[in-house]
Amino acid sequence: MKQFYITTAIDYANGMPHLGHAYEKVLADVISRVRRMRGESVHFLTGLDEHGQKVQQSAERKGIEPLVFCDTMADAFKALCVKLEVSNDDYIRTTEVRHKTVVEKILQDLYDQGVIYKAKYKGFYSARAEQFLQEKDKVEGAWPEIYGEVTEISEENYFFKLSEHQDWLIDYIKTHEDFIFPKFRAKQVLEFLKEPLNDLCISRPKERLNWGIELPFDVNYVTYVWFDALINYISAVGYGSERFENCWPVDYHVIGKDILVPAHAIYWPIMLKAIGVEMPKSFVVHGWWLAAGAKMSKSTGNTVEPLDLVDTFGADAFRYFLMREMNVGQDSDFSQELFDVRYNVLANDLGNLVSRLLNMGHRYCEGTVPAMHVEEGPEKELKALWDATGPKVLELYDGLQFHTALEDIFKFIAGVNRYAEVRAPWKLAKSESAEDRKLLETSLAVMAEGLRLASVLLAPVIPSTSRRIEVLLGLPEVMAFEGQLDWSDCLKGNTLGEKVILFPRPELAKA
RNA sequence: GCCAGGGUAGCUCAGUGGCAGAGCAGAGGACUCAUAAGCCUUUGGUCGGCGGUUCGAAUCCGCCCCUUGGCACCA
Repeated sequence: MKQFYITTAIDYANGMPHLGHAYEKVLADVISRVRRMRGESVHFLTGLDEHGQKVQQSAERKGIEPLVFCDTMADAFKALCVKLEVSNDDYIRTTEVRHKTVVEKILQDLYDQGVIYKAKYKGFYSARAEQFLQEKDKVEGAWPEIYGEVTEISEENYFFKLSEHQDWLIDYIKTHEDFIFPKFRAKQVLEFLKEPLNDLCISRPKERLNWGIELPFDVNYVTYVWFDALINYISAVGYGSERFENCWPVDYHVIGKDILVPAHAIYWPIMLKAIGVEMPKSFVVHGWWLAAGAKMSKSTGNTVEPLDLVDTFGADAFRYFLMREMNVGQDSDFSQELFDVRYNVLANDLGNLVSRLLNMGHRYCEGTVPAMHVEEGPEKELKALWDATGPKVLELYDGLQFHTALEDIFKFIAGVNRYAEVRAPWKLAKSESAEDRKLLETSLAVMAEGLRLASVLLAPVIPSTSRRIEVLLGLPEVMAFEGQLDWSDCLKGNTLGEKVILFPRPELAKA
C-alpha cells in the first residue's frame, strides 16, 4: 500500500535555524501525526541543502572544509527537530551519496535526451559580490557601490529546456484544483506563466563554484541549486527502485510562499515531467511570521528569540502557539505578548481543568474514575457539544484549518469547565444524600471523559501533553482516532495519577 | 505600473446572500474543587470609502483609498 508521503523544503545550510524553519517542520509534523492517527502509514521527510556558494564561503571564513561546516549545521537542524518533537521518518542531506547518484543519473538522462544543452550566457557580473546582477539590482539606473566594479561578461553554461512545457503546465494547474493550497497561490503561478519561460541555467563553472555536484557529462561544471535541491524529494525515497513506488507521488510538499514561484510550481513539475515521473499531488504553501514591533523590542533590549520560548515553556506550548496563531497560507504576527495570551489559555483552561479533576478525584473518590450514574440536562448538553466538535475538528484538520480546529477544541474544553460549575461537585461532596453522591461521581466521570476526548483530538498538536493526560487518566497510549472519539464510560475504574501542573506559570517554569 | 493577500470591537481574528460574532483586554457579580485559575453578566463595531444588483449585502458587481508581499535564470 502506498504511504502518505509528506516533505518540507530542505533548509539551506548557510544560516542557523529560526522561527520559519521551526514552523514549517511543526506544520508538516502536525499533518503527519493527523494522518498517522487516521490510520495511514506516513513517510515524513525533511533535510538540508548543503551545496552552493554561500556555504562554500562560510566554510572558508571559518577555515574549515565545507562538509565539516555542513556537519555542524546538520546537527543544529536535526537538534531543532528533536527539540520540537518533529516526527520525521528520514533526514536527507544533499551531500549524501544516495542523493548525488540520483542527481547525476537525472542530469545524464536529460542530457542524453537533448533536454539539457550548452549555451552562452551573458550578464552583468560583480566580482566583489561574486554573483550575476539583474536590472532590478540597479538603483536609479546605476549599480550600487556594494557591488564594486560590474562588468558584462559572457560565460558558457548548461541550460534546461522549459518553454516547451509551458502550455501543458498551465493546463495542468487549471485542471487540478488541489495542486496548490491555498488556491489563490495558483493564480500567482498562472500569472507568472503568462510570460514566456526562458530556459533555466543549471550549471556553474568550477572556477566560480566548486562546492556542488559535478555534471556527469562535463567535469568543468557543477550543477546549481534546483537540479540539486529539488531532487531531494525523490532521491530520499529511492528514485529508480521499488521503494519509490511506495511513496510517490508525494501527497504534500510543504513549502514557504517565497519558493513556490518559480521553483516548486514551475521548475519542479517540468523536471518531473521531463524524467517521466508523476506530478506531486499538492503543494501546501504557508506564509511568514512577521516580527511585529521588532524594532521597538530591540531598542528596549527586550528582543525575543522565538526558539528560546521552547526552553522556557516547552515544545507543546510552542507548537500550540504556532498552530493556533497562524491561518495556514496567511502571514502572522509573532510577539511575546501574543504567545503569552495563547499560553494562558493552555494553562488556565486545559492545565487547570486537569488540576481540578485530579484534585477532586483524589479527595472525593479515592483516586479512581467513578461511574456515570445519571444523564440529565448538563450531561446531555456537554455530550451534544462534543458530538458537534469531534467530527468538525477532524474535517478542519483534513482541510489544514488548524487554527479554527484548535479554537473549537478549546470551546469544548471551556464547555467542560462550564459543566463543572453547573454540577459543582465540591458542593455535592458536602451532602450526605445518596443522590448527591451519584451526581458527584457522575460529574467527575464526565469531566474525565471530556478531558480524554479533548486530549485525543489534541494529540497531533501537543503530543507530549496528550500523552501525559492519558497517563493521568490511566490509559494506554492512544495511537489512532478510530474508536477513541466516541463518548463512553471507558475510564470507569481507572486510577488517576498524582496531581501535576501541566503548564506552569512562566516564573515557576524558570525555577 | 501589473498581480496577489489583508482592511470586521481597544488588540488578534472567525464569519461568502437572511437579526454583526469569538477570544483577549475593560467593567460588575456569584462561587471556592483548581495554576489568584474557572463560571455568570456586561461596555464596546457607519464590517476601509462611494456607487450598483437584491425583498435583503460584511458577503455579489464596479470604482477608489490604505497596507503587505511578488514581478524569473536570486538562495
